[in-house]
Amino acid sequence: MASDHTRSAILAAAERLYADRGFGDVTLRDIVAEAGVNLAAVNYHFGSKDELIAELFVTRSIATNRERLRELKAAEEEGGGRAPIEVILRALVGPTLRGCLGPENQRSTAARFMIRASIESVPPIRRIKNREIDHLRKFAGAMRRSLPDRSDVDVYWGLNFALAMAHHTIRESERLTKLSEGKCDLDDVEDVVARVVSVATMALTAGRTEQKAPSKVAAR
Amino acid sequence: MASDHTRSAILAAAERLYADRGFGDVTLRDIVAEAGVNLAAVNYHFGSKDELIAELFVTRSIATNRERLRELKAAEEEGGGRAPIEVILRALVGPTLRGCLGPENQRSTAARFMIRASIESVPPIRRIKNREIDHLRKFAGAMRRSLPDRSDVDVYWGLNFALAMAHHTIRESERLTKLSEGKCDLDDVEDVVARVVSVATMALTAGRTEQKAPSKVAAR
DNA sequence: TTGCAATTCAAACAGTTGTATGAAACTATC
DNA sequence: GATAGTTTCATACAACTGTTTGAATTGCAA
Repeated sequence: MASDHTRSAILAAAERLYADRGFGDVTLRDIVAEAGVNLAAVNYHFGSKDELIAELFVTRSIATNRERLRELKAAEEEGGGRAPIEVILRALVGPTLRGCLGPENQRSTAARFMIRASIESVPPIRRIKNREIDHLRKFAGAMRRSLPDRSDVDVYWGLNFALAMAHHTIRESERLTKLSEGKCDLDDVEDVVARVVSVATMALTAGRTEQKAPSKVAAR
Repeated sequence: MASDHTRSAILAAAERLYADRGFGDVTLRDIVAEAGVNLAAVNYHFGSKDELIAELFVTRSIATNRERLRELKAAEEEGGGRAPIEVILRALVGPTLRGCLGPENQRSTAARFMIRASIESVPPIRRIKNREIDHLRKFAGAMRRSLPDRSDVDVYWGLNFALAMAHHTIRESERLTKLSEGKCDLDDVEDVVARVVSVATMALTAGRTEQKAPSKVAAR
């Protein structure tokens, strides 16, 4: 195993190049040139180009998911198995938004790579994203426990819309900045999180009795 | 010009193949084989592969945009230059959702092509989407007129969230169906439109005076 | 029919791609 | 310091890509 020098040089170079130029026009030769290693090193250490991309994405992605679950678990434990919907939603979209937006993150290689991965959708990344459903089910479960009066359908739609706002804002952050002529401050991540959580909460609680003090305990 | 037979055969074959297999692994040779024409015909009639893709996307895209503007204009004229925010939002997301979702559209080639174009993002399509900002500005303007009390920033965020919910639902419709075990009915397009419009409206009107009966008529 | 332009065609081009190979260099163990 | 295992390297491979070429064919007007 030795020093891992070549291996991590490839990972770093690949992440930087993909972040800068996208998956479409970065070749293995570009990567090994940037990393200062031999062409065959990629296949030796990773097996194939797709597995290299997959490893890059998986690394960042499990970090985000772990943080999401950590926040979710903390919230549910504090509330005795039932967390306020705002906190659940914040655990869902917060880590993702914080990982991609913000003044310092915006320029970090990892952040720009994840934005790329969210815009362009190459096969190895798509395969990984498809496995994310089980992860989302945990949030759907927590949301159901938080809003027992709400129908499953409404909960799923709320989850869908929350993810929609978070991911779309990341993906189209440049366009929103241009459209609003800089008036929408995407560097203020916590403001963005608050907006998404606020709207998603309204989507999930509108037209029902106030969750904080449920008056209808009839059918549960 | 003659019969356009070859030209339209290429367009139809390309749209079908891209819809089925995505942009990533469909070559010009696949397209001309499906269309039953010669390989050189693509470059003869379209100039390049990218221009073929661009023409496919532009055709469907201007149809949607025209319908959006038609609905917007009709709404504003009826309201004497100021339309209810719900109607504006419906004009914004309705045509897009109707074009991609629904039981019959879902399987139409055109619909599946547009879903593909929304998932994978190839350069020629991205270039066209970037020109869409001027189009969105018209909706931002209408929304500002509809909600004069609302700050520009809030309006832009509302517009952003409305598009987010519509596009994400289209893009991830399969995942939502799987996650909800079929409970979320994406074939009922009008229900989806209503949900998106409803949430976006809440996002734009929450914490303010009711729009239907504005009490502050100070300016104007 | 003749002539001319538009279209189609087979074939080749020029370049790029990810991957495989086998020898060379290195590293650590005994 | 010889040896076995790991890692690096230059190079070749094989296949695929969009595009071009120039000749053949077609269709229409004179």
